[in-house]
Amino acid sequence: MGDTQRQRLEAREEAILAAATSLFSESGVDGARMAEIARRADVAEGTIYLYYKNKHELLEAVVDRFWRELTKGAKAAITPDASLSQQLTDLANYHLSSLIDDFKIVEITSRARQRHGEPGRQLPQIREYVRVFDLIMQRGITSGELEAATPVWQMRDVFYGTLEHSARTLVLRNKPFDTRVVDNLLSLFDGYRLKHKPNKQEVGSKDAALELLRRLENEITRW
Amino acid sequence: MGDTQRQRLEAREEAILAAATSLFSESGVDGARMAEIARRADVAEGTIYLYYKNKHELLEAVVDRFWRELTKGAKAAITPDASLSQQLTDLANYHLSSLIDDFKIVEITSRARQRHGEPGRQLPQIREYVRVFDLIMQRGITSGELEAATPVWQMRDVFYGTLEHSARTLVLRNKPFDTRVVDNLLSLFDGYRLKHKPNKQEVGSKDAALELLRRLENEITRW
DNA sequence: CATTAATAATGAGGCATACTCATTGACTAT
DNA sequence: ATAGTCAATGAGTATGCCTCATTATTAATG
Repeated sequence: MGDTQRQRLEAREEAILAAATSLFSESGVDGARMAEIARRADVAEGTIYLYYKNKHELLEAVVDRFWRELTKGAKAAITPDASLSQQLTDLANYHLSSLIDDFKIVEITSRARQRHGEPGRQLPQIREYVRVFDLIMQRGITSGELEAATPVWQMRDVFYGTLEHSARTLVLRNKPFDTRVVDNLLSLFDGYRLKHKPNKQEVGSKDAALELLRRLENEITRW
Repeated sequence: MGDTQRQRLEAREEAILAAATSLFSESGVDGARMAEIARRADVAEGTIYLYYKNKHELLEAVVDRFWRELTKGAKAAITPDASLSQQLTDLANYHLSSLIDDFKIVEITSRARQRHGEPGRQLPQIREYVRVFDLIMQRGITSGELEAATPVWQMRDVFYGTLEHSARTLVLRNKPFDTRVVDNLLSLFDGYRLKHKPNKQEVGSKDAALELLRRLENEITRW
């Protein structure tokens, strides 16, 4: 039947992807031989190229799936009804432990962004993943738990940046998951809880000059 | 004289390093051909291997030098007598703009950590670089500007993690240096600050303006 | 200055490996 | 049963890192 055939193809593709994932994790991208991936997936070397154009696209597929799965897991790890800080804590815990567990894949991710000399692209699945945070923050603003003026995109960089960097620090020093990282991060978000007064920048001549320079820079760097 | 000979060797080594740096930046590690590096350094391909054991060690040398220079620059960018928040602002500005300017090298850094399947090492020069932050924080605690209980190593991850992630976000979206990133980051540190905040923005604006001017000059002279 | 020794540089060739493609095999439809 | 289509194979090719026998350059010595 056509269905069985289609399933066989998908199973093969999946086998290749799984083989690549495990080998990349073990040996890194450069250490992984296509021949070995083929062996693990129980196909001929040439067969891989029926499913993926080259090693780099295979890498992209591995990374892409990893982040897609992570997104699923993250969504499952939070409960939309819980308090804002609870949701953030859940997401942070999930994120940090995932990064530590699959550190190798995370490191490899930057590799997938670099398409041979071309400027790095954003991987769509990572964009999607990052939205989970935005969603939580958005709900926080809507529910009034957060100040409306909270700079969400900047806090997003703080959130993911800190966790990624912390994960790297922990792993490279052979240390395990550490709750204090999450605790500390969350405490930093307290500043944007409701009733917080953001330090308003006074509108002086210096700031105006700065703003002018900033705009000028925008123009120039844009060409 | 022996001295001239030694200088010639060092000049060659430097030429190779410079050629590698520029080509890695342009084409990425995989896109860079050893033959092209040799051509740019005006040496034969084999000569490279008299100075660097293989491509990976050459990459390491490039990355190593980058962070060493960055450390020098960071130390030069801060004035130990300034207030804590001023020093952090200066370091953050310097760090963020450097990451943006040399984004390619920064991305490549993770590559240098990965020695063919072996667990990633910490690069000594990055450790050194990271100490600049620790030093500032330490002085802040000593001077009483910071709470003694401040979790320095966690804040370090927040600091560098946020800036690195922000730089990536900005670059991948073709956006220029954005002061708000630094402002926001610094405001998060307020939680650990002891009551008095010594005259924050006055001096900061001047230095920030200088920094922007420097970047503008860079952009202009580059084209 | 001539000669020898030591060191540096060269680039053609070796070799590993990602990738191709002519051939073979498996499945489907009539 | 037969032809036609699509999938799989793996030996062969191309590419690019690296080696090493050879050549060039510098230093040492008398």
